[in-house]
Amino acid sequence: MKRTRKPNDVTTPPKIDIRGVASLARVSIATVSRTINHVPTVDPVLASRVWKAVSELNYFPNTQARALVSGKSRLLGLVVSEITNPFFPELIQEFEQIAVARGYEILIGSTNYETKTMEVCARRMLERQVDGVAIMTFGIEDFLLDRFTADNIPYVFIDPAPSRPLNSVLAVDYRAGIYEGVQHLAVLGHRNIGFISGPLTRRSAQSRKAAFLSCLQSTGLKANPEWLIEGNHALDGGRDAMQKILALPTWPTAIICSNDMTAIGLQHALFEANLRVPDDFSLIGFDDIHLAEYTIPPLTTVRMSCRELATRAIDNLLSRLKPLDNPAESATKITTRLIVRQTTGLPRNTLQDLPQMPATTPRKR
Amino acid sequence: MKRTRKPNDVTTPPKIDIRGVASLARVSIATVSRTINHVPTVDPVLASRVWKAVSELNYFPNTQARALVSGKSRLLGLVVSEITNPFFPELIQEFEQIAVARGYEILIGSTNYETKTMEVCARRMLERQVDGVAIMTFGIEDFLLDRFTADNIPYVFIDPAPSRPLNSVLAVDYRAGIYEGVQHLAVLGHRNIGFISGPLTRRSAQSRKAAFLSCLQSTGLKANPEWLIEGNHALDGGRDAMQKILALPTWPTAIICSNDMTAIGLQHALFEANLRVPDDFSLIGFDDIHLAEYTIPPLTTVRMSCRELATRAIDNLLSRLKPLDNPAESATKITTRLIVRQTTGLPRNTLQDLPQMPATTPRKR
DNA sequence: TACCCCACGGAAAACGTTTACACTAGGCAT
DNA sequence: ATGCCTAGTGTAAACGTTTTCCGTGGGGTA
Repeated sequence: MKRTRKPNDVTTPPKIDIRGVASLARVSIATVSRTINHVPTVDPVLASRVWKAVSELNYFPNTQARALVSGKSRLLGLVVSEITNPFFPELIQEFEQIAVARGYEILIGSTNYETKTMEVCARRMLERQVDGVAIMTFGIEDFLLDRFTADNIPYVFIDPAPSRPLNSVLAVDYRAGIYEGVQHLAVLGHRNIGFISGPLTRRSAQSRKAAFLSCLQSTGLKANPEWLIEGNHALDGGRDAMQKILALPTWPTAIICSNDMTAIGLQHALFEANLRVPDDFSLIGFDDIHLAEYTIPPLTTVRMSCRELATRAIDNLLSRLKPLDNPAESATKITTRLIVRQTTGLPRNTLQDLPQMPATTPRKR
Repeated sequence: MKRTRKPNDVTTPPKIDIRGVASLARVSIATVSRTINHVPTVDPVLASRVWKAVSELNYFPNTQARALVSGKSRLLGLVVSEITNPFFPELIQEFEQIAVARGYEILIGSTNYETKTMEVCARRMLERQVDGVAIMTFGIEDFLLDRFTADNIPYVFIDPAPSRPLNSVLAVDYRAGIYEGVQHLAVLGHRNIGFISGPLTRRSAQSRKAAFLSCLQSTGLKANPEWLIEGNHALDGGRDAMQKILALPTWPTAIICSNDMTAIGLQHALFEANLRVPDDFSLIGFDDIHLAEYTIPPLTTVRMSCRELATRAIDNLLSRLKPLDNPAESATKITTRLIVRQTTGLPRNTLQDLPQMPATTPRKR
């Protein structure tokens, strides 16, 4: 025998493990394991002795050991672009609540839009043996996905990722919400509408932009390439984009942003330039983060439900974990819809007789 | 023999584990382990064979197994109050970057201010065998801390927690920053200053409030209990607090908030009430989240450095992990300082000749 | 009374690592 | 030539669980 369990060392307190519980309850470790895993065939007398010992010792099972032998970590990965963009914490919160309700915990990865960091995150997910991963960021490399496939770990993309199998992509209906936004502006009399996209290396940014252009067209409006600016989904990108527009010889009267942080950046730039929202510019955001209700003035925006996103992502993952259930392959899209607040109004220099602005939509999630 | 490693099953792909690498590299698993852990005594020839096999198989070690045997998870816990309050994601981001730089990963827990959730978080930290925990929220129960102690897991409180041993508390110098704020307002001519605290069940909220009162006194100003309102560190709490103040017969001319989200809530309430900042009310926040620079108008606030917080917390934890290093027990406090932007100005109905407001402080982190 | 079956508990293998210890060569000094 | 030391590798124990398989005892049936 090379190494032996150290003999009863009176100086160090005894380790609290399954063996300790077993000996205190005067049963075998197998019975302890069965009890705490709620296997129904345990004698109630022994079970109560076990529970007594568990609470007496304040015992928690070791997750590592448990995962090692069972091959299931009960951990779900969530990879997002940037944790400091308030949209993602909201998503994370929903994701966590739903995961916990389903008996899982979550491991968060934030890529900060860097490919390198993305790789580190994916690697971490792999190393920690997550049971599934939801990915809401751009630019994951194929070899990483292959490794997920090799380890039989299901993944789901939130946002289109066309090169992936269908069952691993959760489509968001960008068009519906943006169309409502364009219509809303058109009804108010806007004819010149700009769009601030996210970083165009990102597929979802491209989709939102494409959705905007398509909506514009079906509303019968013309796109002006000068008013299509690439942002970065963050405050500073929004501010910079607005400054670029203000430097242009002709301005749009309304601007749609591909996320709320960008819109808040625009609001700030307009404030700095002494221009007023919605009197000088109408603004529409995207996401409907909590903060959108509190900007000055409150932001009209397209709501995408974090809860729906999280639920669908987790259910997708979980359904693929247990092949017994029929995967059902529902191809429905995540819905989006316009929430009208106060950053949209009549276009500048217009005195047409137009319908009153509807009141602020009450927030209900 | 009860269970045997399944015989070469041609249908399932071979598991990629340390044994696979070992056999491909024609060495023992011990050599593989030593190689990937950079033990210096490995023959370079064998090592290169191992690395070749590793990259060929795209092998990642199993963290669970690794943690199980070594007893170290290389995981640091971080428990925060509420992930949707933007301050915390900023802290999380810093914490993660520093942890990664030190060779650790992080596990995030968000308590949502609920004792029950706090317990679940702590339990999770225990179960996942974190090597240390940083806690920035209120109301952790003693028995949980005892369990950390029993498992020899160091913990550190960010925020005063007087009943804990000194080396496990990172003190924040609330007074310094708030004092600057009060002075700043006093110089502008404000005599009537209100304060919106966090939930007073929280020790840190009490500290900030106590710091404010003490600063008021040393500036020679009187506190009005009607202007001391309890908020919830969130947007709606700020809005509600401001509405309470506006319902009062006499108003303060300036209000200090115990965090930025509260201040943004106040700004919103003032906007709704058609009052102007800083013309009608001066406002000061606390934390200096990224967003503070982008509010309308940009928020004057007390900066607390997330990076400093994170660095100190992690170094504290890590120093206690290796008892060889002298713990050094540095009792310095986390510094805070005022960042003057545009929500502070002369008090209402005042036409004294006072110094110009300084320009916006450029943001540098 | 004899037999069988069922319910339940315990012993022990297995999960994928790290690491203590044993062992083998080879180099060097005597 | 012999002995000793060192460098480097391999074997196997150990980590704390889950889970399989077997044994035992009790109750029901013929």
